[in-house]
Amino acid sequence: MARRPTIVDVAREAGVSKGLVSLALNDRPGVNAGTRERIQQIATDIGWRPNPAARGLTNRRAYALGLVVRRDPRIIETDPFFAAFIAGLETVLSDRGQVLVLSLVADQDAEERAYRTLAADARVDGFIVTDLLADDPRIDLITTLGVQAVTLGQPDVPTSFPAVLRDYAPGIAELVRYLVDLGHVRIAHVSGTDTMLHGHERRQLFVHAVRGEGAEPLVVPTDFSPEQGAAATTELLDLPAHERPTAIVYGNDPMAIAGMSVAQQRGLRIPDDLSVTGLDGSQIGRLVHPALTTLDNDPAEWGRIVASTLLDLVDGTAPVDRTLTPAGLIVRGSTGAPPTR
Amino acid sequence: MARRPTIVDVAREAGVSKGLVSLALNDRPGVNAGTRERIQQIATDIGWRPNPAARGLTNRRAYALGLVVRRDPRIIETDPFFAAFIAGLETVLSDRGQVLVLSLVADQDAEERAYRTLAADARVDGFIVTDLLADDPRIDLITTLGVQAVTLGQPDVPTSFPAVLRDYAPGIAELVRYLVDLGHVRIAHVSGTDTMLHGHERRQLFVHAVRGEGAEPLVVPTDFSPEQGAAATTELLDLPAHERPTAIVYGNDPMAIAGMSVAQQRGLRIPDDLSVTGLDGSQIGRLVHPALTTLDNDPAEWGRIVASTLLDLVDGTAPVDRTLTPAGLIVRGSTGAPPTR
DNA sequence: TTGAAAGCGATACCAT
DNA sequence: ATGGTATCGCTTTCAA
Repeated sequence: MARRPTIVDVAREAGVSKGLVSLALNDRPGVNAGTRERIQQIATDIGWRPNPAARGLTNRRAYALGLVVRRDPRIIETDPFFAAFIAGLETVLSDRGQVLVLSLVADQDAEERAYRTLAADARVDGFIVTDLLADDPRIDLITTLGVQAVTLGQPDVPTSFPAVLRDYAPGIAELVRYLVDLGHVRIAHVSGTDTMLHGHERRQLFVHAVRGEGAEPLVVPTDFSPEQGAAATTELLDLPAHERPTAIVYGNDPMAIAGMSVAQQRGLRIPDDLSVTGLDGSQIGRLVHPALTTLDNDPAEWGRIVASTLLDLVDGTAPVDRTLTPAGLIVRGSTGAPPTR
Repeated sequence: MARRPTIVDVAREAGVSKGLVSLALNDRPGVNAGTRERIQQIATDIGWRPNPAARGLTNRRAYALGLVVRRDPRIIETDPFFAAFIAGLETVLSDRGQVLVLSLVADQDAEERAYRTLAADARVDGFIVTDLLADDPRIDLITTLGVQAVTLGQPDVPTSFPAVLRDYAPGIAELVRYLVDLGHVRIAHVSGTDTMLHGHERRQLFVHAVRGEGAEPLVVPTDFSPEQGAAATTELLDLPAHERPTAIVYGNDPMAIAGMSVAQQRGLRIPDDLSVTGLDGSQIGRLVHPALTTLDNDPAEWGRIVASTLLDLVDGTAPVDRTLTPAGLIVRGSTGAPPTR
């Protein structure tokens, strides 16, 4: 295995000092245009690539971004968001010579340790912060650690980090209007808890939209796990007939699928006896029967925007929030007119 | 933000040279026991941690493992294996001061590039190779790149890398026997293609087990995607009644769920009209209705064993294959006696 | 057993 | 515009 060419190999070939090679290769001023071109040519010819470890040692840069995800190990697989999100990150990262360091942890202790060691060991230049909580301690923590970050959604604490945002208001309004137009009056929402920011926001949007249509909102909070989604469904279906919702809007698709399953086990036909929707378009939603009405979502787009935002920030650009195309309604088989009684 | 203590800080405190500190901190011979202890004590006191970049520069070690996953971006999210698998990797990695570099790529070109650059840039010390193919080019590629690897399953090409293995024979035999005992005679398998090693193996085990029970195997190959799982189901259900299977064993759980959905859309009740099983126990399998009979699986266990195997190898231990507890049957609601006609 | 110094591959500063 | 050299944090000789 031939030794990889280093900057001194390039310098020797070009007959210049390695300092100059560094300047030329990094497109820094102070190099004669001809010399620069010659050096760059030689570098590509002999297949030189910068060594991130060496570079990082002087630069204090890791050329890597960190993603720490905390999930209950039992339910970790049911989140349909991350795979495509990471694939989206990847496209941008690889283009820019960076890598993704992923840490999947089970509890808050391990989570904090992960953030601390990744930063302290200079393994990442910035963090991608997903699943924001109310009063999220990670914003402060990361600030203390002296690395950059980008958040998915807007934190409710002061932050100097940019956020990538998406407006769910029109999508949720459209979804609710669609249900009301079908004839639904009692519409329930199986939401996340108020400690989870995006769950909180969606819940508020839901209540507002339902009220706006003159219908009756009903909310059952959960932790977003399919198990609690199932339990919430049981609770709703156990209500006396005149309070029982005819449509249930679930905070995410896995909960919707679990909820459908509960309803079907009780002998309810979907959508004839009960309409069901998700709020976060996923592929599995297309596989179940009936296929799930939901809002669209493009995790890969999230990934691309998040990665470029954070990399720009790490490269010294001033932080700027970015906004994705708003969510839109996808009608599939799980929704229909309420039963006429 | 206080500067992190370096090895010279430890040396100064201890009143020794930094070379000696390095020896002491790495548990190398040639240091007086008392001195060593004193140095180590001081190191922990002032919170010293080795800087992986600096260390790697001399060592040619990245203190990181690489996982490159190639998936069609559209179906990437449906694989229930990876999240828990990665969580399993993580527990071992963090214990040993290592990190996981994850690359999710869409096509074979990007895949090869990922392997090459991660190795060439010294970003990882070894690769975790999943989803083995027949004649898998990655074994040779990684060997050429001069880094280590561990495979999930046994490659069909010569390899010097250790493998982590799991015996599916007893589980598949148990599953088939269970179906036969219920009264099924025509049992179909929606399998992976022969280019995918674990699909190939399971298919062979299935055919062998069904024949062994005196029943009739029927196999439809797919690419393991839910889409093709659905198509295969249609194909099977379109067969004339006397050829049509009464039970379908799917190569993985997402295909089984898609298949159930197809059957249910055709008005078939599961398990009364058709029994359905997966082969790779997942959590989503518990959420659908009816819940999916399948073989158990512990992706986190895979992760832990794989990580420790590869780290040992990187640390210089001779490669040894490891074997997991064999698969066992999990009976849930999607299987029952065949319809009496 | 310990210290001193060289080197890993790059960047950055100070001369010229 | 270019060369020389110190430096990043750590490991690894080689002497003493």
